[in-house]
Amino acid sequence: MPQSSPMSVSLPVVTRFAPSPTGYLHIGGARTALFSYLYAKRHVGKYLLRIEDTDLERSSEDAVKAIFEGLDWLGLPSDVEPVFQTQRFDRYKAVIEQMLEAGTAYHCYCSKEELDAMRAAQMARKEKPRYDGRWRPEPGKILPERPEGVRPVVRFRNPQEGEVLVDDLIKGPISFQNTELDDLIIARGDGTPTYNFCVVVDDWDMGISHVIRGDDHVNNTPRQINILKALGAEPPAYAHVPMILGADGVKLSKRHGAVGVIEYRALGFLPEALLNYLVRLGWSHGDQELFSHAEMLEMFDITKVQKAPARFDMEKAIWVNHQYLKTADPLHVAPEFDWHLRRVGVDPANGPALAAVIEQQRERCKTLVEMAEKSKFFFAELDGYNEKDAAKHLTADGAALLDELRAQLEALPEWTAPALHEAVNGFAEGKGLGLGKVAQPIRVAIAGMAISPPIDQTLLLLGRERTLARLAAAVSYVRNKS
RNA sequence: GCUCCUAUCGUCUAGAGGCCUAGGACGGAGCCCUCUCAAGGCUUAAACCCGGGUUCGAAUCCCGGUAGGAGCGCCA
Repeated sequence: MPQSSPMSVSLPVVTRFAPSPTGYLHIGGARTALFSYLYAKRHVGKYLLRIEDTDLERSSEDAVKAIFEGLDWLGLPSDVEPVFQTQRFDRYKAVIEQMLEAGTAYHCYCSKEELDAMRAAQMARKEKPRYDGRWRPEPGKILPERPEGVRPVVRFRNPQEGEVLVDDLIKGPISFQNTELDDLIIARGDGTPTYNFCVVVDDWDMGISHVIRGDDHVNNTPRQINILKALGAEPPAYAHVPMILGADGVKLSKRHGAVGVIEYRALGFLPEALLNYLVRLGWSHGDQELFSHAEMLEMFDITKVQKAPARFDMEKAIWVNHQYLKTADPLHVAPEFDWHLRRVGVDPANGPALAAVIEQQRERCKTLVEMAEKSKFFFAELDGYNEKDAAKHLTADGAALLDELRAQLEALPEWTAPALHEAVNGFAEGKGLGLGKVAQPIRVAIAGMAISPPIDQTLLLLGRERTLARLAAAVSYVRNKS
């Protein structure tokens, strides 16, 4: 039995998503967060959030906000208050003191220049650049003389023998020789702790059972395990998820277009759809493409995540979005649609009920941007006709038809779907014309373009007043033209 | 350079030695349906990186190439 049954996991499962606030929430980060969330929920555990803001230079309040905004939009909130590393400096300091006392860490007085020179020399010799341990205390070893006025860094005393075995949930067993690892800095000259150290202390303190993170961290893992062991802590399980590449197979970056999660909102995605695309990127459950939230929770299995990086395919993401648009409750979609209508400068209150519009448009719109664009005419006056469509359908003949039809519609006792259907179809039949010959001029007249939901539905949604006015306007448009 | 990781249609993937004549999905092509745009239905092209083993049998296991990626900071 794999780890599929929640019951088979004995320890309480606690996962975390730990972004550093140096920018927006990246699409790759979002997927990592999703995997962490699903894994925790799946095993009746907790999913926590930690903000890794120890780099005061690069971290910003805005970035923290942007990350929360992205997570919020996706619906992946933390189970408890997020932890900020900057608020834990006292704790880190205490642990460092403790390690110094225990001899698992030591002071190093090398200057940055000295270190740079060391690295350069090693590179020149085609060696892996690493600290040579010149300040590492050993029994009987005589340390260099302490230079004046240098504030020492603290280094972790990494074991020099043996190997570290990481049994990665995704990648499988990976082993590292301790001889490959050097004594990394855990506290800077100014006393502030560094990343690898903070992660270790936090994961330990937060009781993290499963570290799910980007696979750019695999090489950090043995170091972190060694520190954990030096602290007497039990290392968690690890799952390193491969990154997401752009369509060209190169690491996703700004030049690929949207990389920030929140940009997908602007692109017209539903958060559930983006989540669905993301969960299927690098993971699968047989041939299934669409997963409800409940299904994700039930079926997601971290051990079945692909080992190789995956490319982000916008076409497929849009297809998934369309599937959601087509099947979601229109009332649920309405608020997002409202947001998009406002974005294109339209007042959503000045027209038919949003849910009704959604219901009619969703089959032909893959994104909410498209839907807003194609639905503008329901909420705002036309700002002209599509040139090609007008040339084709708003002809003298067309105008004559529209004029006549307008009179008939005006006389309709009730503005309902069956009545409208009957009116338009009957009109076309009476003229001995195919429905298209009549419907297309109407479309251009009332929607400004030759694209709209079924003509009776369009008329219904647009309403009597607007329909009659636009029909009349189209007729005079044609007559004035000639 | 060193360490670590990876490799199935264009893309996301199924595949745990015989069920593979390699399946599904997106995208592509074609046909049908049709008041527009779509949606839908049907059909179709398209892949196991290369080379050695192991085995009666390998996309699946092993080794070696090759190609890609990640890491090697007083960044995270």
